[in-house]
Amino acid sequence: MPLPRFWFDRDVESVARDLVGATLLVNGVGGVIVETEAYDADDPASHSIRGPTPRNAAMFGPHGHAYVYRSYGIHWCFNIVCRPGSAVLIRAIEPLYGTDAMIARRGFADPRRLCAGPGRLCQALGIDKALDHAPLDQPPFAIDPATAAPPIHAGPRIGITLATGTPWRFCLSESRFLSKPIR
DNA sequence: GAGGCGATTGGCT
DNA sequence: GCCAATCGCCTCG
Repeated sequence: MPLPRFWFDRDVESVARDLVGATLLVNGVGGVIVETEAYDADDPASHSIRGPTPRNAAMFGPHGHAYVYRSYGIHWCFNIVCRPGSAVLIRAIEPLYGTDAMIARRGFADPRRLCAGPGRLCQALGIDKALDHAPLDQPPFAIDPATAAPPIHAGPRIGITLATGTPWRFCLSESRFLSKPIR
């Protein structure tokens, strides 16, 4: 059973943790989420800390929708909106479904690097600005919950300069598909 | 209106 | 390990 939108109407740290082990599909292409990060409304590292802008507007919209933004002017990053101003960044998945489509989009076949990183994941799954604000309980999206609580490692978030001590990066402990190894 | 910078990645030293 | 690519937003002036 797909996750209903109200499942995301919880504190963002819990949602980020519970998304590890869930299956994310975009038009049937995807796999198991192995790495997430939580960003909260009053979080100095969050795009939402200074209030709504055209870019981050989706973070202040309804929960259970996508927030897609351009990173470094080049890549796309995919988030799931929770309560207002909070979202979970999906950083890596284990590629399982439609891997031929992922390889075609990425031009690279190494499964370890196919979806390991927020920019790579969006390229492999075909996520871009067109999906900003899109509801996640409807096509092209489908998210199914983890069948059992997997072993999870929490640590500091990656690539940020503020709030670097907050342990809101959640990884599937034994996964070989993380964007960066657990320390 | 100009300048700086970022929740990144890939290529080269 | 270092650095360029490239664009929207923020901070000034």
